[in-house]
Amino acid sequence: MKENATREEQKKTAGRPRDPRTTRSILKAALELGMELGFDGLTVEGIAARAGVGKSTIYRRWPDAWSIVADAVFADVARIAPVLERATARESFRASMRLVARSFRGQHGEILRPLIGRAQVDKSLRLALAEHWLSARREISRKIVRRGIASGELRAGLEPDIVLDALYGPLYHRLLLPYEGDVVHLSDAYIDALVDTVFGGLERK
Amino acid sequence: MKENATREEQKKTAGRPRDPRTTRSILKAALELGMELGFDGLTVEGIAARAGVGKSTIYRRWPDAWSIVADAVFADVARIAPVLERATARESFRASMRLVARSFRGQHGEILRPLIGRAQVDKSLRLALAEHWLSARREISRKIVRRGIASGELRAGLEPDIVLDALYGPLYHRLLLPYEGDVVHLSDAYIDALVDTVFGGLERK
Amino acid sequence: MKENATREEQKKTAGRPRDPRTTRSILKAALELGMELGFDGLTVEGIAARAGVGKSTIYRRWPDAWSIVADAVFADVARIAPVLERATARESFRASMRLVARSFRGQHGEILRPLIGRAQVDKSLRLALAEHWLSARREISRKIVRRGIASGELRAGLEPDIVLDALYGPLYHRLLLPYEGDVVHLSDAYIDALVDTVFGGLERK
Amino acid sequence: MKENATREEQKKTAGRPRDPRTTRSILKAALELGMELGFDGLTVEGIAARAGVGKSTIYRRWPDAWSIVADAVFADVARIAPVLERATARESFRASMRLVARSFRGQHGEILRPLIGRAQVDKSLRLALAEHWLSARREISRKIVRRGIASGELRAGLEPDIVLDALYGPLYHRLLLPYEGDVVHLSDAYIDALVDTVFGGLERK
DNA sequence: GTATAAACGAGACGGTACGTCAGGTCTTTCT
DNA sequence: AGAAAGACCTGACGTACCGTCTCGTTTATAC
Repeated sequence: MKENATREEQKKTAGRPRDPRTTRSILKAALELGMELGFDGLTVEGIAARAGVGKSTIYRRWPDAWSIVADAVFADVARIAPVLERATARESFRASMRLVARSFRGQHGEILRPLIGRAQVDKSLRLALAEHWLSARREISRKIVRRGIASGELRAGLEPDIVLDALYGPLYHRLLLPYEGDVVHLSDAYIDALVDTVFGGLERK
Repeated sequence: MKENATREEQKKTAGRPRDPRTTRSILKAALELGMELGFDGLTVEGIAARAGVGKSTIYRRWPDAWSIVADAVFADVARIAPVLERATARESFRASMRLVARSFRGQHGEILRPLIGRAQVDKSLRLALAEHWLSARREISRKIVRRGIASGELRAGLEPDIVLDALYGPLYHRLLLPYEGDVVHLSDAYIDALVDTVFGGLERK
Repeated sequence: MKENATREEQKKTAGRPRDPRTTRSILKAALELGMELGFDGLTVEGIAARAGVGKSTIYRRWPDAWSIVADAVFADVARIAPVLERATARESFRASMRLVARSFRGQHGEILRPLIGRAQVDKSLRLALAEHWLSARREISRKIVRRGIASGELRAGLEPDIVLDALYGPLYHRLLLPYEGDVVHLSDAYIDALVDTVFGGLERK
Repeated sequence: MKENATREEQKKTAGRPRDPRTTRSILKAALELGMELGFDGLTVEGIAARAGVGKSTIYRRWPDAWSIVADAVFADVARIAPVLERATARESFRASMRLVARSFRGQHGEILRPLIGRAQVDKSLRLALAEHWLSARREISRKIVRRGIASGELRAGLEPDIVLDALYGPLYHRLLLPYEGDVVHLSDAYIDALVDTVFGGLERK
């Protein structure tokens, strides 16, 4: 991410170096406050106060409050919901999508939702999402589709990205537009039914 | 919508009635400013100034700026992207989804995106979306699926909502998370490919 | 008073006549609210609400909230603190000033203080005060001084207005600038001592 | 004054110190605007705009617009109208009262009048007036009276505060309740006549 | 060891917008 | 036509944060 300020590749320069403990306490404060007050109520001032830090210490690292949250979230994305590769495409997607659904259901989803929301009016956040959340997963997922076609499991002529849209689209749809009640309920059973439906197609054979 | 202030069912009460021209000029100003400055830059103060109206006149009708935008958008939703019913389910969805895709590509999408974004941190907006945008469409769409099953066009045992998720999910995915570049390009060709893929299924027969 | 709206000399005009009960309830509401919330917290809106009356009904009678208070206060000024005439000037002033002091100590003073205060920035109120509160009293008081000079009780060559200033000035001073603590304590004993001091002079004979 | 924000006794605290130039420009702006528009038309917003300062910069120092004016006025009270001490009590008061009268006639009076007016509904302002304007003067003036009694110039048994009320009361009376026309005309001749009257007493010897 | 340089907590600073309140005017319906 | 109700534009309120800017202090590298 461009606006990332963690600067792990920091050179040894003159002057006092940034304290990584300070950085961590800011990230922690941002997530905590977001979960407590809602992420729209997040302010740089509030984060600074909670972290016991001056405002300029934050502005030295990030340009605004949302970038902090983005950093905090993307830090362990790969760990939480990696793309799993199984014997068949079907099994690979079932397993991977279950992981994604699980993360959507939990605390991760509660943060990701406002983050994607904010991205609708924040271009740099949109780019950060594309880079850190989507691109890496797409890359691997496309390979799985292609391998499935090659092995004869999947129909020839399928466009990988459209396949992925059909599989993952519903998850985002349900995450962001919960049309019944307020709760996201992306259960494992839902994932299974979804995978079956899309793999099997809609028309009678 | 509950917070709707249009009050078309207004009874004859004492006191000066609300001027519908005033209401319209506020709605117009909100959309114009949103398109010009971006919807995150929308302020009640700015809308009031542009509409040539006092702030309290706005607060008498809506609780905040986003509710104005919501009202403005939902006013002609049914007109812009109705659910079309054709001879087959396949044709019905192809036609309906093309309309939705078209509206996403145009000005409507530019407004809907920030609106759905904001809804992630605004519960009443989320409910308004569910009620005015999703529910009505779902209702009819489910019927189309059931009819397709009854007629033998579609496989028995399909869960209508999952079918709809598989078809419409990708559209929202592409609208809200444009993973390549910044532009949404939900072309008619994309819709056709998507419909073919989902109806045909992924597996080799 | 020019801005007075009581219009007791009202001609028989066409249309519904003003209800004197309405007028009274407004005056009453104004004084009550002033005493309860402090006269700076007085608003036309609040008075209208308390009196169960529309705002325009008030504006039809008075130009602003302070004029209402002024009307209410001046209504019974002559009754509360008339200028008394006794055998000597000394006794006349002692008696009259005691009455004024008493009214200053009571509820009347609590209203008069803010009223005089407001008059410092409100010209029409200043004029109303001069006319309804001061002028009438001065007129009679000057006569008392002149009579005292004529009778030989008082020194020749005294300027009546200066005499009155020396006698009454201290009362206003104490009313408006209570330099010790917060309470006005214009006791009868104070009045007596004041009258003795001013009549007797300061210098040793 | 308690609400005073000038904080001249400022300790070395952390953080950026308040800029005294900013403070001065606010005081200046407040007085200028008051003189131009009248002190009732004074607004924090207006003062901020005129001083080229943010509103919060003002609220950080003073709780409301009147406190600014009070600070501005009390800053050089001792300089403008000090209590002068002459050979006799009579001469001391004549000289001191002439100074006060002069300040009442001039710009100082134009500000002091609304300030005392406002004090009638503003307790903290009332206290500030008592402390900064009255108390200091009273202290010294009482001594002058006592010295006059001791030297045999003045009658024994006089109560100093009543003497001061008789002398200064008329000045405030004339300042605040100009019963003839609108103008305060506390001329030197008026002061002389007043001093003569009060010192000489009213009764024929 | 003593500069020099940057990080740091604190908080002042000029701003913008918030949502509320009241002003005084106007437009309804009811009496 | 008066009255109550309430919409309307205006403008100020006092608050919260914004992102920038001094301060004095601390902690490192460089001379």
